[in-house]
Amino acid sequence: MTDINDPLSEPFDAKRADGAASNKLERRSDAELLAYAELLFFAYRDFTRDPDAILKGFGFGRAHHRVLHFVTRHSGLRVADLLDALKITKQSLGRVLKQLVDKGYIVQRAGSIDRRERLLYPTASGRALAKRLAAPQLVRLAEALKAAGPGADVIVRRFLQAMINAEERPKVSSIMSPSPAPDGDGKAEVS
Amino acid sequence: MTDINDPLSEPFDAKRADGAASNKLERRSDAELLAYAELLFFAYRDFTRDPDAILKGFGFGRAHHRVLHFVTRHSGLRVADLLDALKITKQSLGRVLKQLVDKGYIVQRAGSIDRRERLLYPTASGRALAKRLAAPQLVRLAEALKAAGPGADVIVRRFLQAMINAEERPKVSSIMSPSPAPDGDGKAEVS
DNA sequence: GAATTAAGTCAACATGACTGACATAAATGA
DNA sequence: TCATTTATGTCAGTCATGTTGACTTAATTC
Repeated sequence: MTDINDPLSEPFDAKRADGAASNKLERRSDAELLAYAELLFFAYRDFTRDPDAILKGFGFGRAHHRVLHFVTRHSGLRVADLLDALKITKQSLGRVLKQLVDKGYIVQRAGSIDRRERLLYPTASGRALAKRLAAPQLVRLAEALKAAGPGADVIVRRFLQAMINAEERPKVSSIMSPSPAPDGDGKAEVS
Repeated sequence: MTDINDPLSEPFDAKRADGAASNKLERRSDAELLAYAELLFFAYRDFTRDPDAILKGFGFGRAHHRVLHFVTRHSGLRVADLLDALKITKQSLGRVLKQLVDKGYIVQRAGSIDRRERLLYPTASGRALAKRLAAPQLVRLAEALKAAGPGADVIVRRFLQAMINAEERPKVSSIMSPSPAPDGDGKAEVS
């Protein structure tokens, strides 16, 4: 297991390092900040383009990718968890989830403790598709982290975490470890 | 003028700093990289939520925000520039642009050199709306950069730039300076 | 046993993408 | 000058994905 969680458990203490001396460092002009907004837009625009192109060949869209990603990475999660992560309605999720189930990429099993819950698992082909969709994104991320220079991994991680709504961060941190696996070890394979 | 472009003109030379010694640093596991993909999704999800809520009150959507942002920040840009930045079709843009023009947030003027071109400018109310939409995003960005720690500005900038498709980066760098202003100083006000 | 909860479904609708075809005006080039 | 290309706009239809609101079923909890 990698030390993937270290940066999470050691957030930079802005308050402490933020003496009256470093005022100029934190007062950023609107123009400068707008540049980051624009960069983020472009980055996200291109980040989604490769998988989008692949998805078209399967008759799927970006929504399917998102669902398949979370189900694969957090195998065994509940429908409610998915809804909370995606921040969409049950009906929106229902449509794409049904298609993924019908086409054999995802299976549902009743929870063993609470049998009302439908835990979601990827099938072998679901896992394969998720991998294929993620591949260009992983290359892009690896190259971008490298291009960003030494220390980028920690800083980019803290930056992105801080961009998330404060009340969501605890959830993200916990969902962040691969497969919380309420039912297995994260390699659960079904059907 | 700030030194906003310094990080752009001094990209980190990954090749040079990338001796055989630092092999372990660049070989990132898929699981670790997937964490960044997920963080980016959450960050973008929340980044757009505040303006989306404001837009609803105006009968606009996220597409309107994007158009208004680029027209305000790069006042005087051509329709073709906008299409290239947004990577959407003329028809998609036409719809939202028409609404923004009809409601008095954007005006169009024929180019002085090439009169086929329609250069786009924000009106006073367009500028005001753009500012209001950007406000929560600027706060979020400022806080995230601060939370990311010292050096975050440069590293995050390089990271996001490298996330953009290579062939798009030159365009972004040039559009990156506030208002390329083919017609003015970037503060052009019309009608 | 009643109330709550997790999930699914039906129906209608809005937004913002898309394709394809065509129109207009201005610039460009032979 | 005339034909072609370019920049923009528009009509028409479709699709993907989000929304609201109402309702059902099954299982859990009080």
